[in-house]
Amino acid sequence: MPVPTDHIKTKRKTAKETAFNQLQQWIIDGTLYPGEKLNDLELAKVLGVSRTPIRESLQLLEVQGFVEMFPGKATQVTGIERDSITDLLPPLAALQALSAELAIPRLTEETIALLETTNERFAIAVQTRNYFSALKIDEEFHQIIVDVANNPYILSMVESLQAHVRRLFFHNSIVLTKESIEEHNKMIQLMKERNGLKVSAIMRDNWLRAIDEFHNLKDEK
Amino acid sequence: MPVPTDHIKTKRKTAKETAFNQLQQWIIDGTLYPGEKLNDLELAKVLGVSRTPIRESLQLLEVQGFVEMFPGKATQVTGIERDSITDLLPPLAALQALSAELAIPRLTEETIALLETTNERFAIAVQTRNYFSALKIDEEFHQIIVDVANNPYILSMVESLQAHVRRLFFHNSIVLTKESIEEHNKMIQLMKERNGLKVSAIMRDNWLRAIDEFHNLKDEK
DNA sequence: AAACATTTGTCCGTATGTATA
DNA sequence: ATATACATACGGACAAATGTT
Repeated sequence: MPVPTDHIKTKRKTAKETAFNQLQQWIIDGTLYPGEKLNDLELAKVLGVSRTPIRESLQLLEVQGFVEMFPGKATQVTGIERDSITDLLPPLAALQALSAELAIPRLTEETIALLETTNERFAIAVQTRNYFSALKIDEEFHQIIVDVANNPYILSMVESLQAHVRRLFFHNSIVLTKESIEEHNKMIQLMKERNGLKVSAIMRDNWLRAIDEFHNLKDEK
Repeated sequence: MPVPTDHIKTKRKTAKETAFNQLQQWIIDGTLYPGEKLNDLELAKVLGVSRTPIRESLQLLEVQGFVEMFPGKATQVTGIERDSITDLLPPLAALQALSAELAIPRLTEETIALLETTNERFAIAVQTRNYFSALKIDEEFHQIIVDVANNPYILSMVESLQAHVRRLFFHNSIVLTKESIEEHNKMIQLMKERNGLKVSAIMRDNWLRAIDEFHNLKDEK
């Protein structure tokens, strides 16, 4: 019996890619905390690679806004201000709203069905209080729409902003609520009706509401 | 008489930065043409540095969408589709419109005066058919608004998208018209009235109009 | 099919500049 | 202020992978 070889054309996994993913993950989940100073030699040892792929990864993370580099001086994880979320969500809301509009004429039956089942999974996660799971499914939901919109510029910007949202979630600056479930359903309904303007408006509100909810949460404390 | 030393705290200029700026400029102005294969050793020789800063620059340019890297295979300048502009302008319009909204409560007399003089310079450039100059002043105009909006996420995304706009201009995919002058004036007036919704709408139209104009231009040929 | 040439990815040493005593 | 220690930026060599003859 022949060894079953991988028939999927698997993209070569470089050390840089591995390092980048790991470092980004660590910054997002808080393993590397805001403001922490990053020593490339140390990181290289931990990840079992040399300093080069580490340096390259850090530079990419800088463009994404996860680290801050002071040439010749130091490299550190970017801080999280109390209201980073106030800066982060408006542009994300605007781009997601635009995506919904652009997606309208490209929607198929299959896509709408996928949105429906995804929102059902989202509902279950929220109701059973699996908030991290809910966050990821919520991302999936919005990702479907962005993918259908089929705009490479939007795609890469949203991807980066979403990563920041995940980070804020881990730092307890994001809360997910039941209201999203119903809003998602409204969006699906409006998409069926091909009502781009309204779906865009609801999409925006869906994201901006999270700002208020965070501020309410703070005030309760 | 003592040698007049530079009192401005000039940020250290790294080889990577220099290389990055030069390469980006070359891609924007067409010196490096769409689809061209990039050999880092060759570029290193031309710029008089080693491969390291070149490679790092290319990776940053990849994130910005100016080059495409195929790990282990090749690196090349991204292509320009006939309708790249159709993908590029909608997200830029959305972010600029958002910027205008966010800027409203932060506007000062000085800022508005600056917008007015900038638009006057823009008008002169357009009327004397100095189109490249007009493009740069137009950028200044919008940059003022983005700066006042004071949102780091928007700032970096707009900066990158603007660079792509410049590139399309060099490849004759962008045209500037007199209509922008009057639209800018309208925006200034609405900002004085603190009318965020309307200024946002006009800002969007101002950018999206360029898509139609490009398509009209094509049809005339 | 195999050896070659080319190009890319990685490693590590060194020099330059920065912070601290 | 000077010297010391240290982190970073860059260079050049080696290794691995690609595609070419």
